[in-house]
Amino acid sequence: MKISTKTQYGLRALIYLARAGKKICPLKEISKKENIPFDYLEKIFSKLQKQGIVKARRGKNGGYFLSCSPKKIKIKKVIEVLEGNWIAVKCLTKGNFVCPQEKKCLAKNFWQTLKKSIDKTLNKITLADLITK
Amino acid sequence: MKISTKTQYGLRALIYLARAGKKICPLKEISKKENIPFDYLEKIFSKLQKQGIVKARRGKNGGYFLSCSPKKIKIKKVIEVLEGNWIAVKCLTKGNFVCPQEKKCLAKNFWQTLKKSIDKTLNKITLADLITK
DNA sequence: TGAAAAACCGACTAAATTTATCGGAAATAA
DNA sequence: TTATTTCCGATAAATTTAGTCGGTTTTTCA
Repeated sequence: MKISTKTQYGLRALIYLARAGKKICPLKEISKKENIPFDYLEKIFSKLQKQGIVKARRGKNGGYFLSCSPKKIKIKKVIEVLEGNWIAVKCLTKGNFVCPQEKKCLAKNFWQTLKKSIDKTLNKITLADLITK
Repeated sequence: MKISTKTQYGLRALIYLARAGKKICPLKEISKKENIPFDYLEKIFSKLQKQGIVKARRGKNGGYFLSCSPKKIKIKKVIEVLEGNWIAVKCLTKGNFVCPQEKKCLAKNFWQTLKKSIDKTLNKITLADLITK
């Protein structure tokens, strides 16, 4: 149960954007300031954009900016987008995976409980919360 | 943030043991019933034993059994043992890793909060809880 | 006492995933 | 029309996870 480097990079970059306010930030700047490999950051932002968390403006003086107020961006969504299948246990996520136990699986119940608990925590936290503390 | 197969296997095996009560179970049996590769299960139990969660008896009619009552076995410990560095974010765990931000890192604060929240949940749950629901 | 069954151990391989890089195309402001 | 930037797909490198194998030691029981 690790948080991937990708997610850590992504969150830091979003915090950076949030603190920049309405200013458009090119990746070059974020990469430099946050010490994140530029090419990798591009990929991360590609995902963030597709999922509607950030928007881009191309060309000179272009860059990225948050698609809406930090107050409206839940950390849960950020993690889901970057981390992929969140709190992933095969029996909870894999579409076609058939657990031999299935019906009587006590472990599955537990993972569900844990997932709910974590989701509850994450649903309460927004990007705005992170930058005001 | 995935739960590794190893942890999933391990938890299922422990639940199996807990349900078996005081009976000693050979891995061959657990492997068969829970559909877990025998050789891999051996490795998992090696860890569980070293961390004091299970005990073994060698030789014919030998096998593994819980080191104490399921009520006393916290799931938090099980996950920590099997999953390795739990809720791992480099800046929280890597001994010699130096985060460029360090002092002003807002992301780090968040990961700490999240970790605390999850730990709180896990600390409340024991093996016994899993098998009585 | 000897055979069978089990844990124990370390080295190794295979597979999967994550992280990172690269080369170029399209868009846009100045 | 040039510099800067996002955008895109392919691929390579690194790391981690999962699984396998061969053999040793211990113990029970017939």
